[in-house]
Amino acid sequence: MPSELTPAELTLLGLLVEAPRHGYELEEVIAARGMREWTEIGFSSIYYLLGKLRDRGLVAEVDPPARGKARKVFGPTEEGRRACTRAAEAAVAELEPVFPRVLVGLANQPVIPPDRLRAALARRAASVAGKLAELRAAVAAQPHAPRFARAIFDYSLAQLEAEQRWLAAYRAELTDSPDQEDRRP
Amino acid sequence: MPSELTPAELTLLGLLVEAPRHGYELEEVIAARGMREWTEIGFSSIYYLLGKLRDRGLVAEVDPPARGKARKVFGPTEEGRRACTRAAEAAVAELEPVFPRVLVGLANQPVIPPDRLRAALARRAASVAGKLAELRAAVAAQPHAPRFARAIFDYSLAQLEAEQRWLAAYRAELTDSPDQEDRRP
DNA sequence: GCGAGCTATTCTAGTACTAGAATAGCCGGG
DNA sequence: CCCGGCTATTCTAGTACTAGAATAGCTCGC
Repeated sequence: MPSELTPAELTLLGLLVEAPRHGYELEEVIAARGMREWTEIGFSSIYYLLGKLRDRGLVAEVDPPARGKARKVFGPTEEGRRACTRAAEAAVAELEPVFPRVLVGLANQPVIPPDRLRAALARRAASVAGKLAELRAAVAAQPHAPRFARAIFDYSLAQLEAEQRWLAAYRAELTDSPDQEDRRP
Repeated sequence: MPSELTPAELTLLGLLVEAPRHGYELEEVIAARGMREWTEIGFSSIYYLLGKLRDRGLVAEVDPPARGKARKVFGPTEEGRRACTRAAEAAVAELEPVFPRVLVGLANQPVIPPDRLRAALARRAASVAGKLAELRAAVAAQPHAPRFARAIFDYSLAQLEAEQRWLAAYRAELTDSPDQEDRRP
């Protein structure tokens, strides 16, 4: 038995532990809570993932009312609940490497003409500022959100603010000594 | 023509723009430079990716010496160079969403018993401290690395430091008022 | 002059999704 | 009563890799 859950599987399983739901409803919850900000679950994946979770015995159809019925409601099994707790704990405890595209771009800086590089960094800075404003507005709009939900926003904010500071410092560095040639080692 | 390059494709293409190389050599360079810290390219993917880049006309075999020869050296085409610059620029300029597993874990905090959650956060804090020490040692070991290479480390350091601060704050919060029940909305 | 153990590439089979089309039940208005 | 437009699920075909085995040249010592 492949005991590890993928992030997508854990997300859905967690939602089903919260309350039994059918596929379409999961889609609505994911959209309504803005979970697309931090998970990658396409609409068509939901049924696929549900099928996998069911095949592994982690969720089961809740009282199948009649055959040919329209909706199938799934709830977690006991094994599913345990797997959810275990996986959530592991997801918090384990620092996994992350591979942001920008690092690949930075590794290829030498092929970008200096003025284009500065322009690209400026565009990124604008995106970061925009995203940050959006996130802060979302936090302000929900002043009584539970602590655990707040933690998700705080984490994202902290990362974005760090990126903003890094960007400011690096852009300043490039502007202060723009001629210094960058060469591959 | 699918003009976008995946991060993996851009990584290899960039290495070939730097100098023509064959597959095995790419593997060695990736390993030697510690690029596995920020890219996900398995050994067996290299030939697969090289094939895709060749089929798209972005790289070409450099003077195929004789048939049946052992190694195939690839270099970028003109089109490949342009694509590399364009893709690197886009990778720097565009802020892409990132989906760290820890956020999925945080979203599922309510299913984790409070003491286990605190322990999990402590384990994460230890991993972060370890990674940070490792990264700082790597920076110190290369005091004359080119600025663009330094930028990659600085970015990673900034993100990790932000995570460390967030963790410290959140752990303190949980310790200060541990009883406050967390409920799903 | 041959075979051990590298170097280097190819092949097969799989994973974890994803996009989008197809299908089918359901429900209210005309 | 039937049809348009939701709700809800399933299916087909793809993408972007990945793991690991198979294969084959290369070369150095004995």
